[in-house]
Amino acid sequence: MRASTGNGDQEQDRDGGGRPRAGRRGPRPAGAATISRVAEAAGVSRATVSRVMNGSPTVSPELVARVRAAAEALDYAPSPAARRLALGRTGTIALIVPDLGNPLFQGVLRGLSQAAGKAGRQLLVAESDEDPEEEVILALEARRNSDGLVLASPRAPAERLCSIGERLAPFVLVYREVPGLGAPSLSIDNAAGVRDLVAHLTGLGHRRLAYLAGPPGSAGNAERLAALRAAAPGLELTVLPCGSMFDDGHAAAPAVVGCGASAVVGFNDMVASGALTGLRELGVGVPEDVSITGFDDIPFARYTTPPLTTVSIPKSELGRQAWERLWALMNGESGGYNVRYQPRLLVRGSTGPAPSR
Amino acid sequence: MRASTGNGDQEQDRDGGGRPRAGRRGPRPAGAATISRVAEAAGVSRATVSRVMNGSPTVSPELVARVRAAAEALDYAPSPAARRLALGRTGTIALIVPDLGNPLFQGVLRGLSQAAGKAGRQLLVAESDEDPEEEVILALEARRNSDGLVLASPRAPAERLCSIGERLAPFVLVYREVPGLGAPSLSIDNAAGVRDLVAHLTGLGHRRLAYLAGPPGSAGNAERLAALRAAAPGLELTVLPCGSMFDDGHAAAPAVVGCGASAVVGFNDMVASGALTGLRELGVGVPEDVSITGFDDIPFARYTTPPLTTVSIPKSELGRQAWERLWALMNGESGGYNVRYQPRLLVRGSTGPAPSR
DNA sequence: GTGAAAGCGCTAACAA
DNA sequence: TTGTTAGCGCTTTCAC
Repeated sequence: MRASTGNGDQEQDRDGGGRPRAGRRGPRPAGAATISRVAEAAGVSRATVSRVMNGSPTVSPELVARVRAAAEALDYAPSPAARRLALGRTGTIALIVPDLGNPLFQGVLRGLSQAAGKAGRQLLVAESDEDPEEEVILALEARRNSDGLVLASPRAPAERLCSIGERLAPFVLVYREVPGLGAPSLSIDNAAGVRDLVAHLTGLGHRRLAYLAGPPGSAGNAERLAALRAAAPGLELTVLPCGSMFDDGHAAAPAVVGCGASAVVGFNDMVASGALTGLRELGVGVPEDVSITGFDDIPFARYTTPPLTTVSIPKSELGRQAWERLWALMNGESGGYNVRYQPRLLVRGSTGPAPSR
Repeated sequence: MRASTGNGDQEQDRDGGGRPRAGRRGPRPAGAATISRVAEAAGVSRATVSRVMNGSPTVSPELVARVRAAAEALDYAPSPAARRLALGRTGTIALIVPDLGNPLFQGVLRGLSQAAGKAGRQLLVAESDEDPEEEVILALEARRNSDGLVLASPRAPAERLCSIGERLAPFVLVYREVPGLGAPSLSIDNAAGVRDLVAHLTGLGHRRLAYLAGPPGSAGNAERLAALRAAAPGLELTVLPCGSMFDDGHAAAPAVVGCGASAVVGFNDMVASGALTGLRELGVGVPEDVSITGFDDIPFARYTTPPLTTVSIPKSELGRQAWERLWALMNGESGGYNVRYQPRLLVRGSTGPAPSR
């Protein structure tokens, strides 16, 4: 009893009377041509128009031409909303991150955006402002408006993630690995990075290290710290609470001086740069008096003075790869293996021989 | 021209091989409860369920309770796709930028994301990779999947923008003003920023300036350069082709030395930082031998050595404000006035008295 | 090859 | 207050 849709109604209010309501009153975007109108104009059924618009090969060339012409003339494009509903597919994927200001996530965003864009998919982005529970909520919400998602949630409890894993699928996790979660994860081998850093530092004769710790609860921070402890059995290690931003590192400079370390391992490049600046302001020579290392290799790291020794991680590669995985998942393939990217040590000017003393 | 918006494309798999198409087979997400099921379970009509889910006050408390319970039990949430179609509204806004790696656009992204998020709207993001025509295409496409958009398109020809203005509405333009385009724009008073910079520099005795030019075609670059020419009638100005990235600035260092300027005005903070580093590597003292200024005040500018003198522009404020404007537009209000934010001069260590010579 | 018709899941005008 | 009904615009069997 529904049958032929709004075709039958001969509209009375074409262009004449009421002014076009500015606000989105009715569902009708006013000017948009519909498949019905095109069908009418081309003298074919809606089904045929649909077939033509979707490039079905089973339409006679003649009709294809007629439909194309009509569509062109009416400036017609199929309604994405209607397709979503009919197809049960959105053509969109989503990315959830704690903080869009963080170069780490910016890298993923770029890689993902480019890869998904190339595949003709749109990208929905949301930021939790570092609130793990918010990440969960956003992820759930975003997932309902997309076909799959990429989740960066370094702080959310593993159980919480597992509890919603089903509802999130298909999805891939980045910068983190959660055993038991049914999703592929792309992460960084933080321990390997730290080991490289420590080897470099000890090779230079450093024995007293300070670690500028990242945010408590951050999975990355925990791994880096643990690796540092493990990798440095013969070393004296001071852990300084710090954070993840420039200012945190900057503020930690006095504490660094106070603890007497000859080398500082920053949680990331931002705290390391901040500390570097702070130290120099305090008259401490880098690397003559104190060596400093970062982590991540943000674009800026090359341009500090001296340039920052750090380990490089493939930020946008994570984004690209996340797309590949997601794509596979969306096609019903298995998620493949988890991968841990091995960071690469980048020795630059901020590290040097330990001061002999 | 348009007509077959990407639909035809959507079918040919861009992945080669005859892999299964992404997305669920049937429209049925398998497990999802529908409004009908809830209605049935609660023993009411679908309309009532709809009313309850939308918080209509005209439903008896008793029914509200029954519906709520049923919805809860079935783990029901209304289908966003169906609502889009029925409502003619997406609950989403879109942002188009040339480059997600640029701090300028990252700032807008953050501000917009937060503001829109707070209002319960989702955010679609796309990047044109600096291709102006691509921006136009992405904008058109994104707009069809959203209720409004924010466009950053510093290089697209004004006429091109005007030609699609109607189809983009409601939208707001950032970092640029296009007369005749029917959209509010939020931009930066580049001339004022440059004037402040020049005043600062001439006050320090500089008479020979070099300008590290941004990308040709960039509206911002054109304005800054013009302002520089205008503001410096008595000065000797050398324009050095450069770019917008760290490396561009870095590469320009030798040319800076070659031209004999005592002060360098960078198109933005990135080229300025790059040049700063390059100059110091060349043994040039900053600011003793050469002063350097940037533009934008990216987070990093405070942490160069010496810290960069620059002018600050309200990047995320632009994003927040863009949301406000868009919101007003979407409610049928007028776009309000265009605004030009006045940059604020930030004098830091990279500028000093001109070397007496 | 082409069209008729039955949805996709929800909202809203109109009755009752 | 609540239900009935007619769409929103597209896709997709299923006959012809």
